[in-house]
Amino acid sequence: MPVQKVNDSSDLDAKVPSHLQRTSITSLTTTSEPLHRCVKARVVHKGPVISCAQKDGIEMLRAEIKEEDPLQRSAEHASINVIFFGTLAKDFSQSARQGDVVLLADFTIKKSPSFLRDKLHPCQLEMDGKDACVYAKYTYVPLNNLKPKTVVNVYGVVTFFKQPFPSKGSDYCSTLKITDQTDVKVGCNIFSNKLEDHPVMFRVGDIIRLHRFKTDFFRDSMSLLNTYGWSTVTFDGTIDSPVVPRTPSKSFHFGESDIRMVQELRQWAANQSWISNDFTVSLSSVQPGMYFDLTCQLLAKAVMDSRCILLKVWDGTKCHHPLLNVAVASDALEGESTVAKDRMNLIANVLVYDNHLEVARDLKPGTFLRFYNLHTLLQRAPDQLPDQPEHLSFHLHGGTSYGRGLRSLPAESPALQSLKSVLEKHVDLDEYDEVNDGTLLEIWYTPPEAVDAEADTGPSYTVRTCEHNTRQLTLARVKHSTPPLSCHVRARVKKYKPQQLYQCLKLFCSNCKSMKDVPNDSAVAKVFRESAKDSQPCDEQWAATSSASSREPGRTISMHISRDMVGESTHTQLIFVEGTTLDEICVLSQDYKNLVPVRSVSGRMTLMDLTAPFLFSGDKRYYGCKQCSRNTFQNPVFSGVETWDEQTVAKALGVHLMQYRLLIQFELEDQTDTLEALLWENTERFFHVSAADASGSQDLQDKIQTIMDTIQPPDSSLAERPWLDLCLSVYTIKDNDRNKVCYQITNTEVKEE
DNA sequence: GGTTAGGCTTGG
Repeated sequence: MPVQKVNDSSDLDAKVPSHLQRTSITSLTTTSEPLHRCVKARVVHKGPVISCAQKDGIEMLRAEIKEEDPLQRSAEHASINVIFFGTLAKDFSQSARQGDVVLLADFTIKKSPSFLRDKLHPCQLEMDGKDACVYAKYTYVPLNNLKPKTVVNVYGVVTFFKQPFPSKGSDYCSTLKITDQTDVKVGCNIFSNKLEDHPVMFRVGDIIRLHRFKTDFFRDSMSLLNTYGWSTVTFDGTIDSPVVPRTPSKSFHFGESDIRMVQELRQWAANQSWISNDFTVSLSSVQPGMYFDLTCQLLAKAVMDSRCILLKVWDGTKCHHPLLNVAVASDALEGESTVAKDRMNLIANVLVYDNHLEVARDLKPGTFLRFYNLHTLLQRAPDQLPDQPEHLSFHLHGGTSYGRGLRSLPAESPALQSLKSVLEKHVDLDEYDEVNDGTLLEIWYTPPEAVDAEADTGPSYTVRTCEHNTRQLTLARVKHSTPPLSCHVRARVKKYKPQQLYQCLKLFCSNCKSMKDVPNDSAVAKVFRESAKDSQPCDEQWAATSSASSREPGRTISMHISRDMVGESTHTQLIFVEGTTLDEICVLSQDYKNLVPVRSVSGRMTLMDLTAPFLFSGDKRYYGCKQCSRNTFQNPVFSGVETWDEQTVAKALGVHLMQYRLLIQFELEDQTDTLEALLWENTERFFHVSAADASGSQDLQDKIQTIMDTIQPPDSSLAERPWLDLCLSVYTIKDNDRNKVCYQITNTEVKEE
């Protein structure tokens, strides 16, 4: 049996098997009953291991021990020689030191051959590996007292460590540096092919006990390397926290003296400057470009590729920088949905690379963990505009420099207790999506520029053109906001109205704000037919007239022109047309730039009912507002106009021109809500199409249709629809004396290919 | 009966 180690003198006593009888050294004689006796003594001398030539080269070691019982210590023959044989000799040499208290059992008692010389004791004890056993109390060597090439036990406070990493050989390697009250720092390497045998290190300041480590010189200072029968135990370094051993090994010695050692080291370390360095970096205190350790909880994870894994974590505090979200398909995500917490800037998206995947892969959502040497960077999302704030990304780079790594922490770890209490305050967040509680959001929402939707980083089919730098909000948040407000959203189009796109073309009066649909051809044709009934051509002094018979009997088509304009190009002339059908004026308008349909009322030229266009100009038709047009046609003023267009014609005729507008109502959708938003003031910029041009161009109407088919492909699933980055204006209108909140898309354009 | 590492940053 090898030398067995215990930590306390009291443990030594407890080790004495019941069949052994404790004997004092002074009472030992050659005639003593040798079996089942034991002595407890202190090592006063330990000789080297020598090879005994007389006994087939067996190894042996001589030691002198002295009675430990205080009443017997000063008596005669209180010291005695002990000879250890074989493996016990080597074992004792390595594990026992001068000054150690040992318990020897089942020895044999022989006459001492040296008694006449040393006067020590008439007997000597012989210990061989077959029967005898030694229990030795561990002693710990202060770090300033290490001798090279010895096997020692030490205690120390950890000033640096790396989590176990694969060495170039066959083992994992843990590397650490420790110090103690002597202020000497000692490096230490631990090799073992079993990860579970490595010390459980949580953070700098932890206390570690090393048993059976071999000392050696390396670069002018002492270093430690685990050797046969080695073990480690670690403890939290926090003063006054319970001294709970963290050990990977199943059996280990731990007693009162360990508690004392740990407490003394804690006390000493608390006054050292190196111990206090930022232990407590939380998301709320993270700055860009930092390297720091983060204690947090894993909520969800996703494998990005063979060299990168995404860990979505939180610590219950809110970052003051907008956090970069990493787009992941929901089916690739393991763990809970973090949509609500992402929105509230509570989630750090940590990208874990390369060698750290081995640890990260096995982490289960819900686990508490700690990152070492986590790196923060400001980063621009792929489609982010220059005027938006950059977002904070988290990288656990490959390699182990600076202790870079990560590990899970047991939920009962003292370092986690404050974190857990913070997290518990957030339990109601999980129900946020159901209750849509705006108050809760108000409380947690502070970073003005922050908060991103889940798919923040993907491409957008649109681009915002606004100069302002307002915050991006979720639709749920927009709905809870108080108008007036400008904001940015990222959404998809669930539906839109009108489905018949030609119906989105509207006539709008800027004066009375009335809006009406563009009359259809049959309504217009009817006005023409009725106007042509009075076939008597009108006769105005200011006009030159030419007339022709129509195909229909009794109907005359007349064209009038201001006498001032006679001889001008037909493309610059303003021509008044009387007696035509709608079809006929359409044919004429291909040759004449500006045609104003008129009718005759008792020989006087009069505008048609304003249901019909008051001006045909090429393919375009212009309408006047029935309510706002003053009929000044009786005395038209044509002078002072260089070129005739819809504006100058309208002014000359006293017509209030109605504007073409495009109006579409979108039903927007993101992860949080849906919202109906109008595309109205901004439509022309949105589509890069003029409404007036679109009114007369099938090509342009097709262009709008194509864009809409991209935004919301017919019969498409949500995922097939592109994300739109939109600038949104939130405002109120009076609707039957009640305030109604409206949402309008502004400052947004479809990206040009 | 003993290689490996023996701290020292940043690419994604």
